[in-house]
Amino acid sequence: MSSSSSAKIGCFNPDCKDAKPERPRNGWRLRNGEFAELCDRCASAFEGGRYCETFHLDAAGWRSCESCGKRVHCGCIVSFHAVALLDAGGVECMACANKNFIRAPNPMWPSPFFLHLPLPERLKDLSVKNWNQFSGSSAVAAQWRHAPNLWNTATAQSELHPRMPYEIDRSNGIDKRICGERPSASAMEKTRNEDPSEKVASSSLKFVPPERFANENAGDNNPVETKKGVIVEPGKNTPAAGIKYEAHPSVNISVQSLPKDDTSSLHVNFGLPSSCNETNGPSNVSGSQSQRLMPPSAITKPFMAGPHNGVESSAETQVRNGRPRGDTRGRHQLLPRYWPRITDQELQQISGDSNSVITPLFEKMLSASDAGRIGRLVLPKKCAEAYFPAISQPEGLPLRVQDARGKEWVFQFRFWPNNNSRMYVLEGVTPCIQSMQLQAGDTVTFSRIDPEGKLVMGFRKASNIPPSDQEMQTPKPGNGVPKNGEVNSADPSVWSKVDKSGYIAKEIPGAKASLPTKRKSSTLGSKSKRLRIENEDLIELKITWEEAQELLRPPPNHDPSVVIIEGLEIEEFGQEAPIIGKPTIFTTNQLGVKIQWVQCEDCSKWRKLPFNVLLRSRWICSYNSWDPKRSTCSSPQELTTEQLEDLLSSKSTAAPKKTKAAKQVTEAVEASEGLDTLANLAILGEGEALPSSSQATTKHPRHRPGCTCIVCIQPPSGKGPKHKPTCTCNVCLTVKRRFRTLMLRREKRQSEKVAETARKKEQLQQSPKAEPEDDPPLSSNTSNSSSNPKHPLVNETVDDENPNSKRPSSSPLKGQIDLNIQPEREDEPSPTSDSCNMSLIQDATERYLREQRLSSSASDGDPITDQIEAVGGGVVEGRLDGVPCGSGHLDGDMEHPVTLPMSMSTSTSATG
DNA sequence: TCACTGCATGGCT
DNA sequence: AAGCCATGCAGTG
Repeated sequence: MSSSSSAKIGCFNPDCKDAKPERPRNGWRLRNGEFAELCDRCASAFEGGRYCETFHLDAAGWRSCESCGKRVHCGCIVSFHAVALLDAGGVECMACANKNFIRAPNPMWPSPFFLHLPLPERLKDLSVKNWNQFSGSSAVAAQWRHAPNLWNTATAQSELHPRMPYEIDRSNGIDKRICGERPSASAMEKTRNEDPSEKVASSSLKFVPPERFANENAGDNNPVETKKGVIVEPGKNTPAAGIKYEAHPSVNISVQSLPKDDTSSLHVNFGLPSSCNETNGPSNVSGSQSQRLMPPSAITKPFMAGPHNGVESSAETQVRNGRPRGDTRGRHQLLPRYWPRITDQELQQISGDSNSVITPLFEKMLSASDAGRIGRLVLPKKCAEAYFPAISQPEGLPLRVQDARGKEWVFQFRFWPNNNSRMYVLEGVTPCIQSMQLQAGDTVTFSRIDPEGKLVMGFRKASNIPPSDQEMQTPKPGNGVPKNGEVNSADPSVWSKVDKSGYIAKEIPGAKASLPTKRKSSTLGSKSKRLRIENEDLIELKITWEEAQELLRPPPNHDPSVVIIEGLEIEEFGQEAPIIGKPTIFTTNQLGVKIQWVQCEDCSKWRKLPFNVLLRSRWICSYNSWDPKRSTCSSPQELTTEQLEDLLSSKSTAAPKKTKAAKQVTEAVEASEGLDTLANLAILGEGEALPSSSQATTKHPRHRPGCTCIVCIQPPSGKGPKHKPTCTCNVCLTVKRRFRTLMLRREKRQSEKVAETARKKEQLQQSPKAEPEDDPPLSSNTSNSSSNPKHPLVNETVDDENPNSKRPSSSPLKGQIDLNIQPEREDEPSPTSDSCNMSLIQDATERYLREQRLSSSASDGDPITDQIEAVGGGVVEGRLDGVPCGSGHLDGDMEHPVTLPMSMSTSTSATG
């Protein structure tokens, strides 16, 4: 693949009079992808970064490095890679550019998976052969394979790719790129002339820990030959000694497959910190990580080729587009989550042997199953096929893996047939997992140490994992589990942490974690893993949601549909989600004017506001533009103490009623179930097409059974068949049955309370037992209301569980269990109940309404009193100006809109 | 009853 | 929409 310029007889350098050298050395890369062949003298000058100084001194384009002032020749193909263009203008020599880069706090490893090179089938054998060389110490006899499907076609590699700090060896005409390092022409040449098999073995990309860059002296031109014979141009960024960090060794395999005449497109990038990674989404690997965590000065550096004393051999860097071609990102690409994010420190930990060459292969965050007692670690298919021995039998092979401490483990690497595919697993990992004290959410990394070819299994603890989470997702992790980001015991201070985004932020050795440890959301969030919530968490979430219900309010100008399920009136917001605002207390005076009471957060005084105003989450008196006299905190409160107590008591009863209702659902079904579960049961039993909320809805396709959100708990709006009043499907029957149960339970409780109240209230002569079947509490409440606003029944009647309480609703059905929202297919439009209980309910309701009217007519007009009186009847959902208020009623009631003369409810005002 | 194994399922990418 | 893969589960010892 090497070539020389056929147009020139002698040294490519036009200023050189030497004849064509016998053994020409490669210089800079030409635009056709080939390399300028130089004589020894010119090559030395080139490699020493003195070419332009020697031959182009009088040419135009010299500029000074913004950092060190060193003169660099810009616009010259020879020194093209020796210059970094600064975003803010100006240039920097690559030495300075790399120094800035080195200062990046996150010397993550670049992912080898940015190397998208093809591997024609014809080369697989070769590659396997060479991989066998790599895996000489492997416990398995199976052939190691490269990752042919990891590398996309080189032809697809954009010629416009800029050279980034992480670029790969490009033997055989492929640019060799070390982190921030440019390969020497000699290296390339030497590699190119090697035996093909050696090319594979020598294709290692030596990663240079960025820290090393800074400590290296520029000007060292002596190529360093690695163990594998790959000559890495030392430059100032070349590691003087120590670990060679190797990219995916199949790079060269792929390279070899490239057509000779395609050298111009063979430039492959190891990482494209900016654009390339951008294309790969937020969870990209080192490039983006490094850049993400870089100081701005470093971020803005156009890290192109590594410096070779400020001299670069090819000129394509900055003219390339960092974005890989679209076809380079085919289905064979590994998911970013498997890209190794191992740090150099980690690699050092793994290596131990300073002469080892570490090849980060992949990593995987442990799932609950992986970390579980079953001892099976599911391997990403592509990773398994790429980096583990090929297995043809499901039984697989034993695989010897060494952990970071040097302990060797033997896992069974096998697969299961699965959907015409394979599912690769490592069996027997439990001891190792436990030894590493790993849990779900932690990450295991697989690397390979060369030349031994050992598989090394490292790990990285997820940071700041709450114990509950850890314990939840894994079996007993054992005592002494390092948590909160602690990692390998070898040197915890240098191990990395996973931030919230799943990225790794490496701590500075010896320094305390500068980045706040965060919950391992990566386990659940960024990876979109299945949500794993303990029952307790679920319950807590449910409660939280219930509490949040208090804050829900219909969106402005959107009337919710109301559906009653299980005695709960549930508002459905078809188009817009409910909004959250400041809780207020809604009341209605005797004139039917709805008002709401809101408490100032500064003075705690309650102010009366129009019913329909939407309040911001924080409200103070100064916002009271509706009542200027009470727009300051110094203004007296409109309510008397007693009235305020009544108001608050009403609120306190109204608020818990929702929670109570929700809790009732919880109790009645299961802690982890909701009404959707009920519907599920019905569906399972009858197979009747129902608006099952358990089914994924278009609105919330990911909600699961048990989800009690406002959406899931109700049937999809406007979708699915409607339930008839006489519907006998399992859902309806179950709901009715449960409703009856609830009714009986409530009646019993109410009767007990009413009886107790009656004994205390002599003026209330009405026996609570007189009409136990007809909702005596309501009757007594009604008669009590005027004389005793604080009657305990207030609380009870507000209780949503009271089916007879007056509940305004937009639902057209009355006295029925309405599973629909404004049913459109009422084959039997009769509003009458199809059950005796329904009749009772309706009778009681009618009687209660009559009583309420009487009671309200007798009201003195005191809004508070009115409210209290009306509380027993439930909540009026009033509206002004078309703005729905009083939302979030979860009160159970089979009655539907009845505008009571006065009522009170708690609701919220939307955030203004 | 428990652990293990192999497969199936279905959520998710 | 295909494929991956996390997980469940039945079968087996």
